[in-house]
Amino acid sequence: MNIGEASKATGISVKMLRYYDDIGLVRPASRAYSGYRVYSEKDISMLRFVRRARDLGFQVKQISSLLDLWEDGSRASADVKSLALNHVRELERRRRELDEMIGTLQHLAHHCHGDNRPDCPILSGLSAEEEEAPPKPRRTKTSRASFAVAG
Amino acid sequence: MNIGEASKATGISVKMLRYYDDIGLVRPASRAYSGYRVYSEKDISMLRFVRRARDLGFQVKQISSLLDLWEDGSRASADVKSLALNHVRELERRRRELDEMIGTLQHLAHHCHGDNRPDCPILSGLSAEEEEAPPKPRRTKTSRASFAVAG
DNA sequence: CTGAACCTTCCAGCCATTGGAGGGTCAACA
DNA sequence: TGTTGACCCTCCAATGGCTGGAAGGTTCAG
Repeated sequence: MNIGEASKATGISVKMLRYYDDIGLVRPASRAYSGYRVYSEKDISMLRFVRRARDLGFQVKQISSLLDLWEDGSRASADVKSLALNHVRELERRRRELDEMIGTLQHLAHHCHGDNRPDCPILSGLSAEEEEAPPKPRRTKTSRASFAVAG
Repeated sequence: MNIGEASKATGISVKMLRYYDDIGLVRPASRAYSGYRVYSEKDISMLRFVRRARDLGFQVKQISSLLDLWEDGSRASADVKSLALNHVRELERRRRELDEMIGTLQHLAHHCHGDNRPDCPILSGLSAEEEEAPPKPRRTKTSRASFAVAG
């Protein structure tokens, strides 16, 4: 199976398949004489596994662990379950943050007239100062746990 | 105001402030003779604005637009409102995806015994094939709209 | 004067991808 | 047999939003 067919079979782009090969996540079973990657049926299964896990928001490192568990005949299902449940908790945390964002933005937008008068409170809302940080000793390292959401 | 003080005043790390300067998002009002960045009160306001907008999941490009609107006295509040509402829709889309992920993972984990028997359905669930793509003409470009969630 | 806490620039890396250049391979068709 | 043209290869660079570190200049208290 060439990389293009593997791509169609798994829904993973050709570029991504090569990338997964590079980083060692899923390596094709062999190479043809021409240098073409040759994917086996097992590779395809693994790649489908990878795709679904990515769709579920798993990071490549986590998927790597899952693949190890999958390949390891003596794996304990408890390991897999706890990995999955940890992941559910993380997703739920993200969901809560998302909810807060949506709530704040909707609140702000709701109080914005939306006509052409320049009195939309979104901007003033965004520039408002939040609760002040507690008094710190001087010369403290500034560390803000910023979080980012992929676009 | 030096960069360190600006950092404390805004909750944005020193590194980030320099980065924002580099990319032109918020430039310090001036430089001291020594080359130190000097932030004005207005800069601080803008940076707080930026921070809140980032917390709300806005991307830097979008914040740049918002800052332009903020600085432009003749801004139309309708612009801001539509920007915000577009953003709400995007956040809601992400939340739906997140919900699906959580549901799938919970479903799978729920059917996993969690004892040490290696029959956890999470792995088989993850490797299962989804609905097949409709038959395509040969030699079609493979394009999968993959989405990723930041970790 | 010393030292350490601050500041500077530059360079490199993270993650998961995408894009493109510049070239080799393969199969069908004239 | 030669020519398409779709496929494949590697390598290099960029994305966004940072973070870390090296190598060095500045400021200020003791």
